[in-house]
Amino acid sequence: MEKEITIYDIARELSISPTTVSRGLNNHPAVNKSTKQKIFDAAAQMGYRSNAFASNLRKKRTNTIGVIVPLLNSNFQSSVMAGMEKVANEAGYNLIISQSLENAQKEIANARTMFESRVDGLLVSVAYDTENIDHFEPFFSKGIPLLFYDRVPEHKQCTSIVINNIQAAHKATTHLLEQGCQRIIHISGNHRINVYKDRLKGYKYALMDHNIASREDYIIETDLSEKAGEEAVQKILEMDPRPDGIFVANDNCAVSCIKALKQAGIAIPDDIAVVGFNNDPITRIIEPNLTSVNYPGYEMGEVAVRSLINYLDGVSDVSITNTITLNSELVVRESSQKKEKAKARLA
Amino acid sequence: MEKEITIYDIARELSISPTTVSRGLNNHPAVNKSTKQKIFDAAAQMGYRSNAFASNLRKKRTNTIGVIVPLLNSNFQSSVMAGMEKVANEAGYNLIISQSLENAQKEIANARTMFESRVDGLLVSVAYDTENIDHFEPFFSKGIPLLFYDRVPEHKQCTSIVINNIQAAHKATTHLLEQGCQRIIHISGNHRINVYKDRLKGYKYALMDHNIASREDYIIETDLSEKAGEEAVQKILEMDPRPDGIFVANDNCAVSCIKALKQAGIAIPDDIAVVGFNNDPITRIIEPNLTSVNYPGYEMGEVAVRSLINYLDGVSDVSITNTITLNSELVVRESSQKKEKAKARLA
DNA sequence: TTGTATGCGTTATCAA
DNA sequence: TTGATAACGCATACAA
Repeated sequence: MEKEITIYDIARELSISPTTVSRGLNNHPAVNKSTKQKIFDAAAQMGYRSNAFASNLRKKRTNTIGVIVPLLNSNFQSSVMAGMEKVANEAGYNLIISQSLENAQKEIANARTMFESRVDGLLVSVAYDTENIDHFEPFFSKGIPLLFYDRVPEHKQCTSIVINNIQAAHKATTHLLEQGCQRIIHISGNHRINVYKDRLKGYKYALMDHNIASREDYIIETDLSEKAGEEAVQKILEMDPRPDGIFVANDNCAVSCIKALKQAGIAIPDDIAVVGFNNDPITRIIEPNLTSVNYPGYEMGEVAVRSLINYLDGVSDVSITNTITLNSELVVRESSQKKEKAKARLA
Repeated sequence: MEKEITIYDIARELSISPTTVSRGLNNHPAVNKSTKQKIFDAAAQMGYRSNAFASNLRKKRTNTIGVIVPLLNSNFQSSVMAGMEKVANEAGYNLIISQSLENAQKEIANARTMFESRVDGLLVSVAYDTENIDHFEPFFSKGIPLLFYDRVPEHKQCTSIVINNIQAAHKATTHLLEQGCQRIIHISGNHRINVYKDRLKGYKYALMDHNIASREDYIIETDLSEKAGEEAVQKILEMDPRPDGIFVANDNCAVSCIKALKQAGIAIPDDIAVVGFNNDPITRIIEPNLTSVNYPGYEMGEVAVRSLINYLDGVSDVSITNTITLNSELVVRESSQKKEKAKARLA
């Protein structure tokens, strides 16, 4: 391990003060052009690299953004990360990423680590079983900006970036109704989580708006896994009269439903129409292609980091306590478009 | 922004020296049990948090691992990230992640950032158009461990974690041959990249081992995108005699091929059998389900970080200059299993 | 078992 | 436009 070059070495080399070297390297306006040039040249020639720790220690700023995500390996979350990384990188911020693995205890530990790492700001999508957000209290009390996205806590007033899940689910359900569906199942995720709670609401509101009473046995709460899809289909097939539409709260589970339904000899969409949520690439692979709500993950990541950085730079005047809602739209594909005769039969 | 508590504050509070506080917090053995307890209690009560920068500045170590990845939002890479994060987190390391976006220039910039961030070690999967690895020279000369995974450079002797792509491709091609295929196309990625180069080799070797001459027009070099799959299929359908097997270097493109083939009325696998690479979840969604080489991304991520940390801790004696090869196996599904009569017809 | 003194590399403050 | 000095918070060599 050879010796690291410091601004003192450069200063000595050029017979100027370390202060001037520091200023020169940081492009301070009050430094003579030619001096600045000499400094840059010497730095490059001597193989200098700035020491971020010394700088951070002094400036009390890390240029680092923390991210706590439930699971990295999902299409949605990895798209979000990609968007976040792009903006952060362009703005000169580092991204420290950790996963809670859908476990509140891990999330608490991660939050502590992020706090100790002194991130300038934190982006969080909460774990499946996170009950409260006390573990983020240190961030609030220290005034470190904290921004939730996608899975956001309900009870606290905190900045969050979301889509309008109620509206999106309302559209999805309405679409099924317009296709002639009369007995629509909703396969939902954990109702404690805002996104699934809201999707359920949107489903109910849509039924209500069409003067259809929602039935408890038509609402199936699951973990949205593949297995859950198969099990839900079993239940559905035993119902009499048989449901004619399913709105599933994510694509993975919706695809699993379609596979199970096809195996049981059910025609999709004519016997049962299916709509998913997320617009993952698999929607275009399953047959029939899955109608789904487009969820702009990449864009959400971009917006999240941009908002945070704007706040850190003091650019955004708006209070940090608010909600940013991204647009989402229903992408209609074959899995939900009943043929006219099917519609007629149902009518 | 209230004042941060430091070890000096704790020391003053307890009327002991900062040195003892520092030792106590770090669980130094030579500190009185009760003193230690007092220190911990005071720290907790006063809301102390250690300052990693001051500590790093002193220790010249960051407990941070850098990762440069081509694109975050692919099934394979996000699985790798998930595995990396898990191990790093458990070992108390932070992960700084950046994407090259398949662009050598970005990769160079990222490498510089990682270097300036003084990561303890770096994990890299190189970009599509990375021609050389001069930009990692600073790491080599400073003795910072650098470990390549998946996409590894060829010309330099450097530590890398890979699967045996030649062997895997050999198995895949042999499987097609055993199904009775006689005219097997290989849709490949950029030949400059080790993984695609090796898969091509494995394909050629397998043909050779069955005394079949490989034909240049049967090897289609693409970017493995969906579009590339469609275009390749157009070419294939114009060939006379028509090929009866396709080995594609990734699943995404393989799925796109299957879709295009089906649209053209080709029966899979009986007219043309298809094998992919990666064993992405989509292999189980496309119909027929896609035969593919299982590529253990999560495991690769775990192994990569574990190796790096072992080296950093001085646990592993083995030279850092070597190669770790993970196992991979062929997962046979419907897309390649010709029915007996199809096999017979071909025989 | 505890304490004193010092340095890690940078930047803010004040002065020139 | 430049410089001297101190401070950021911690960990360690050395001393007690």
